[in-house]
Amino acid sequence: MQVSEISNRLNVSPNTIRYYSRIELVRPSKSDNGYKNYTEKDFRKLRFAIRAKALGFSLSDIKKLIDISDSGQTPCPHARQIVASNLEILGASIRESLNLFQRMEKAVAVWQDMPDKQPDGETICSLIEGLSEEESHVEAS
Amino acid sequence: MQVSEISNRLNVSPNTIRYYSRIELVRPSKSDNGYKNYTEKDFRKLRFAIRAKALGFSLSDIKKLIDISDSGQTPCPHARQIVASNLEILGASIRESLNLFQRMEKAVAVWQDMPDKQPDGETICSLIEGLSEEESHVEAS
DNA sequence: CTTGACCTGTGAGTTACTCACAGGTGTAGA
DNA sequence: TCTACACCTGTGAGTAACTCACAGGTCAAG
Repeated sequence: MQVSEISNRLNVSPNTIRYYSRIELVRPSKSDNGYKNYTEKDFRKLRFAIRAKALGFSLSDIKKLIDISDSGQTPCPHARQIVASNLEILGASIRESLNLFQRMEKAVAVWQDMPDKQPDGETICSLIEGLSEEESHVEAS
Repeated sequence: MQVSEISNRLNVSPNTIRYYSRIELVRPSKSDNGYKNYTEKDFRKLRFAIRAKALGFSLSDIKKLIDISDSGQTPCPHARQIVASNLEILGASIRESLNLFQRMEKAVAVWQDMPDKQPDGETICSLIEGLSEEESHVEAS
């Protein structure tokens, strides 16, 4: 198989498959014209990669999982750890994003009745800098 | 002022200030030894950048805002547009993240009672690939 | 044998920094 | 005056996971 057949079967872009090959998630052999030649085993690894990605695994984690499996061991305990750890990280990042979302919503609301002031040499955008004025003594996160 | 004084006043790392100078958010002059020399005006721009970043503006948006202001116009209408557009994008990304979070939570729960199977040449990690089996006919987003 | 659609690999670009590093500065002591 | 030494500096490169541009190869129709 070559790139496009794999990408069709997995419903991802050919460039994604090329990229996964570039980082050596799989190491297809090359035919005479230099095109990559994927085996069924390569296909299974790539399918695994796409599925793991849908669970939030990074490509470097996925690579490690494949390496463990290639060495004959079970990668499952490692997979459990990664998901558990990623759950915490993702949770924190969602909370941060929600905070940002609220700040942005509040800005839109507050700005509703504010004029678009011309720059005066002191201020670049009065809307943005007006927001920070009262809370400029708050700690940064 | 040089880098460290700015970074102290703004409570960010010196490397951040160096980076913002590198992308020419500000263009400090250089003293004889090659060190960057920031004016009070540069400081105001950098403070603005940090505040705008806290509202979700990208550095390229911030650069545009500064450019508009430098040309004597008010960047406020543009700022309103960007926040409104970013609100939608961020909302979508939060929804996606929440979906992922739920998939991950479900995986942890389902895996609770599953064994760590050894690789058998067909499967790399039975936990991960077991999840996709029943839903492999669902469209990808 | 030529046209043209389509496919290929590779280099470079993306965001917002962080890190490593070689070298410069400035101050305290000898 | 010289020398340590802590600290500061700019710059090059690295990060994640692709995407895009591009020059060239392949294959079927005519």
